[in-house]
Amino acid sequence: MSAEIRSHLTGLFARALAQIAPQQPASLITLERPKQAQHGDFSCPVAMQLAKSLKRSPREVAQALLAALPASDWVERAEIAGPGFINVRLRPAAKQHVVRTVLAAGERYGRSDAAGGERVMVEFVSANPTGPLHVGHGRQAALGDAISALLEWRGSRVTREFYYNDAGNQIENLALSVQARARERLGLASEFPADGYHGEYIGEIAAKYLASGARDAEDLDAIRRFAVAELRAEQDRDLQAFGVRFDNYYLESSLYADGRVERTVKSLVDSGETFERDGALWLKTTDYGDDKDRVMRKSDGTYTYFVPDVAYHVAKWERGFHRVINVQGSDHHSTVVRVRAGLQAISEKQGLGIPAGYPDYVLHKMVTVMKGGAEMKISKRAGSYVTLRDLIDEVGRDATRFFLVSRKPDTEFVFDVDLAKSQSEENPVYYVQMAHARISSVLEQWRTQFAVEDGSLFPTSAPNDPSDALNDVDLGPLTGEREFALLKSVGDFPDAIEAACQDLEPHQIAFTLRELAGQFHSYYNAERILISDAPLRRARLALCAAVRQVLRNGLGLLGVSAPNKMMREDAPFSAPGTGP
RNA sequence: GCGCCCGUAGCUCAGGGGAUAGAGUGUUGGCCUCCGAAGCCAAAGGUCGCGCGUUCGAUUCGCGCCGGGCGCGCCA
Repeated sequence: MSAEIRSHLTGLFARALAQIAPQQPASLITLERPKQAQHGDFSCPVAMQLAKSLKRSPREVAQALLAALPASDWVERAEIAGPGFINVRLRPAAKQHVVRTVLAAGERYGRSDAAGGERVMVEFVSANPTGPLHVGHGRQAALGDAISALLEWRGSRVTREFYYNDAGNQIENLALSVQARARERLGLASEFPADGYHGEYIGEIAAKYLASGARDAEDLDAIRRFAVAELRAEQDRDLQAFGVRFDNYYLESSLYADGRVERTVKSLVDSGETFERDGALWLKTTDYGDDKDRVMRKSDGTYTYFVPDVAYHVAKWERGFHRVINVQGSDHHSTVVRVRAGLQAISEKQGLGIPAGYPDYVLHKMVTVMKGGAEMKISKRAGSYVTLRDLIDEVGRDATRFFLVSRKPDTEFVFDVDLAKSQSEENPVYYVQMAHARISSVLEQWRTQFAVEDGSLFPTSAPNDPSDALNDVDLGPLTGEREFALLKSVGDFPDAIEAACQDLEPHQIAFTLRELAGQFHSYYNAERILISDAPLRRARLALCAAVRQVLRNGLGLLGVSAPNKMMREDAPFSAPGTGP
């Protein structure tokens, strides 16, 4: 709706521009949404940009443009303001129409097929099975899933992939750690590995291993398989509790098994971008912007971690994913150059056509968890870090997801558990959910109190969802300031999706929802919805239904539930000592 | 030292070449006979880290400082 109006207005300005300055390109024309209502619905600053080249004052240019502006059914009036802005005010009907658009589109409102079904892979979490997921993984899970949803909303076919490293020596470390605990339990001499894993879960796994039949503490292979399976299962449970699903799990070991790693090394050598020194094989990553060259194959014959990573990304490309977004912690940002360098070396030699910026990365900063005014650094289960499960248990899934996605990825995030808990009243996610519940409640009351009166006019096919019945309501009565503000926000929702998707920044959606909820609460407190004036009542209900739809769609995108009822504590004014 | 990122209200953070820089929280003061007070309204709170440049216009872009985070392994 808003996009429709925008392109219509751009067309009007383009025609005016062609008349007064034919040599100027129409691409100069931009339309802004003014922050202040008094500046109209759209604002065009082009006159100020043209002033210099036309050698006239900005206001003179604006005057000429205004005179040449064609009339339109949607435009109430256009006027010059400030230093030379042309502000456009729309007719009420143009703004009200969005309600109908939303109710007709329902859960599809905000979706588009702009991406035309392009295949995209979003790889995220990708935690090694050496311990429980930590809060950083939680941020990745919330971000990655929301980014995937954003892409889907824009018409991409998204594959969510989890890559896990089951071949490195940290797995060996895990196995040795568990073995050491197992031997302790059996009363045998044991030597705990120097950089082993110290969390309580290691002991638990050791105990489970020993209890699971006639197990041999010397069978390191069996221990490794058992431990990895246990931790993978635990991670899956955590992700399920978090509401995040993956389409595919990709094993690092498979890259060795199917020969991809060897082929990648061969390709890199063939590319001429490698050299040998000190008994090791190096990749000339400096040819691709790195500050030093990197070892690919160590003198002991094993590969450094980024070699399988390059092989993995060649595989992604060959699997048909020509757009890939990797969500990782920014502490991995040094891998970006190396992986891209390896891909370029291979692609150039073999003509694969992999673009220089492939793959995309969204790198997020650290999460610190605050509790009781101090940083929480340990958890019982994992030892040296706070787990995702800790957060979910403390503040719930909805709050955790909303919180973790509500900041720009590249800012450090302080997760204040006390605030998130004590909240219930201040937590933004509850505030948004509350707006949703309030609207549901009003719609329900409308159904029970006015079904006969309004229902006779608007037959309800789905009694539990009055939205259907409101599709044909006359929206003319929506003329209040707060109503226009809501109409604007509702109409801008698709733009918000588009922008958030473009920038790969789901926090924009969180803020959009927060703002819409705020506008609604304000409206709700100022105006009565279920009033006796039937036409106005119906129009307001339709607006509320549209707002609810947007809230529901946005929350769904973020993986947060949109309840029709919120848990309610004791009645108001029932504080201790004030009762009868 | 080098590379990437961040400095915006007391605190946690949005925004971003455009008009008077915004929310939440905290502080202060008002709102329930009535659709959910888990809410609303109002007040107060700012040299947008500092400086120079780019231009009609810089909080936004560029460069240089200052402060903070992360990375800089034949670890992953």
